[in-house]
Amino acid sequence: MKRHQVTIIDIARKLNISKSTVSRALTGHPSVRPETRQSVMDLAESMDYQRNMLAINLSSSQSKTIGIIVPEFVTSFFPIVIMGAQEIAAEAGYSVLICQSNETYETEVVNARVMLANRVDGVLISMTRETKNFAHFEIFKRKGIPMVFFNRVCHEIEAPKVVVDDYEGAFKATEHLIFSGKERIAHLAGPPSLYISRKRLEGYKDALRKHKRPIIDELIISYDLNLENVKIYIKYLLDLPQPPDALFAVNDPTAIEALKVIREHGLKIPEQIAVVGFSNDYGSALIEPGLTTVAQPTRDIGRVSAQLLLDQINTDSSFWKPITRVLKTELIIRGSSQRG
Amino acid sequence: MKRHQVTIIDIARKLNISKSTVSRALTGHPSVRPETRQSVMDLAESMDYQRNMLAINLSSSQSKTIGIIVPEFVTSFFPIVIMGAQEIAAEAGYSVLICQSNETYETEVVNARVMLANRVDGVLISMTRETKNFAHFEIFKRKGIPMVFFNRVCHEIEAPKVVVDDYEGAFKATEHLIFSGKERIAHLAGPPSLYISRKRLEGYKDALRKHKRPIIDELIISYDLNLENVKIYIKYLLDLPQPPDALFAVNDPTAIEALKVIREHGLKIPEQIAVVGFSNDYGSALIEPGLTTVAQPTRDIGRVSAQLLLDQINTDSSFWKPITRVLKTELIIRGSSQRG
DNA sequence: ATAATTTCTGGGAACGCTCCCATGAAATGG
DNA sequence: CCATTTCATGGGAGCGTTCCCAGAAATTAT
Repeated sequence: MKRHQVTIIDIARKLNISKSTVSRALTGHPSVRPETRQSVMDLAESMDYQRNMLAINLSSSQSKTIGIIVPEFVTSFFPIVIMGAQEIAAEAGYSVLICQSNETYETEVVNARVMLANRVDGVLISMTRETKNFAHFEIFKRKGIPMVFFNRVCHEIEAPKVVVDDYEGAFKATEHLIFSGKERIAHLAGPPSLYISRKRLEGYKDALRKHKRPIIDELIISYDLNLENVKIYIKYLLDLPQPPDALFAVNDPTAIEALKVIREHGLKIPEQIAVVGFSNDYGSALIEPGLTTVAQPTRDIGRVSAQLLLDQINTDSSFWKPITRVLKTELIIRGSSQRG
Repeated sequence: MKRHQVTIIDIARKLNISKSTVSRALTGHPSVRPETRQSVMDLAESMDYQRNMLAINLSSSQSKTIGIIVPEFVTSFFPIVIMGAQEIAAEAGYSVLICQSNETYETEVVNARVMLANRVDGVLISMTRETKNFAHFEIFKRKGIPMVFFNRVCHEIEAPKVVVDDYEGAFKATEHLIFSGKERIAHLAGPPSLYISRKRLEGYKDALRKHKRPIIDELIISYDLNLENVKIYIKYLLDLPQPPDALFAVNDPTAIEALKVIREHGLKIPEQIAVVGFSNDYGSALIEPGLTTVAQPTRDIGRVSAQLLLDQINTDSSFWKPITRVLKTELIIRGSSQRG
């Protein structure tokens, strides 16, 4: 077959006009005679012409692509966020370049370089758990490439952020357990290095304080989100002289794992111990009993982040504002905390 | 800030050498003096130089990108496939451009144009349910861009395909129900337009035949995969004069929905009616009782497809072979079909 | 009719890189 | 000591666009 790609020059030659005119006709520039435009369009169509984004990108030195760096793909959370972002990006004619950092700092640095090399017009970032150094993100700033952080945000860098109201969500969840008559509410928290862990912990504590409940340190466990270990923590909690009668877990996978372990221990849920999670993952509705959880508008996180990013891309950098958008959560009550 | 991107010319000027030499030094060309290379590398590093893929792509007229067109993102299936593909692609230095067709033919056609415009080096495709016309795929063929179909494959086009053994999976699932002593096994099938639906139906029928069971037409329902309707079909089945004592559903979402509806009807699972799904979605292990299902090596589908595509990319098109890779399934037995 | 404006088109630089070809210097051989 | 080969480098075309700047042609104003 012919390997030659058809270009605007081919069209120009056949029509005996200049490539400039062809370019103008194709891009919809006003100053081109309607008949000329039509003949160009027709010929392009019949020649199977496809504009070469590679050339356009180079010429315009922008890629019409936004990059997304996420830590993982194993839970449904990030794919859904990406979906949301992709929707908005696609509407605006942008492609999406996705990189996973696999929760490791080194990969994240490499990913950042990939983004740079591909001249993305902006980046959406959710950091790894272990990222403590932000030089790889500062480069974006230096090069004038807008960033938006979401979910796992970076407070050391001035950039828009999109988060859900972790504090309020945790507060509502804990309050719900208090209202259900629970007295000893344990909290299986995430690592303190994660902002969301701290916020959820704070919401948990404040809810207890508001309702004049003691904050019992032995009922608060901070762990590294490695699900393997949940079993150990739950066993520890249940074996306490005064075991908890409720558990608020930092996220749904943790809560679901806890649910299973508790079931194995033969305790009645929610009577003997109620469980509440956070994020309303797919699966939380399926498990028996259904998991009470704090739903976050996952898809919206992606949509809002992408929109914020596009806004920055289309604005002079001197007008950029590091606003933080806090999305509301919703408490979804199921069988793990309330007999229906 | 300075908006100017650092280029090889900047480096060349500072070092008083030509851009050719800089280019060679940076790309690891052998014929460049070690000291020269080192000084180039050092300066590049200190100047925050990033190679411009846009220019490289144009110059080499290949994008080092593979495209993936998938119908949807709502189940975890495609994200996982994409993950697998991305892994392999990344290893080989390729980026991934993802498009969703939202199960609509028109969007799929647009997606194909996007791929073409972005000069992807190859495409991974899983078609929409409604794709009947394949002209948009033929273009890839004409342009010499390799394709690999996966999951929802296209038999009208000669290209490598990656599928799981739907027939065998369905066969094993049905046989398992027969071995469990079930006599009237219903099948909630997918639309006949989908190859996988037909294959699974075939496996189901052949298993019945092998074990000399009658194929009862009223127990076979083909539906459009719109979960809303599952309730109706289940009710129909349960209200039959001779209701089924087992159900083999075309996929897990269907089976899970069925499970819920059956539970509402107050029937005992698996004693009164056993349920088996297909695909081992996330969630199938969580639901109570656990769903017996045919697991497909989802991530491997992505990995194998991507590998096949890369093989084609690196091979002269005259050597391309339209091989079909059939990946094995595994029956996972849980509580929905067997008292454990 | 001539001047001033508007409309349309062509030419060519620029985007940043790769890669072929040429060239001069150093190294090798007879 | 000169011819030949090797090595390191420079020069420049090419990738396919866009977009600015000139002109030519057509239109309007004077």
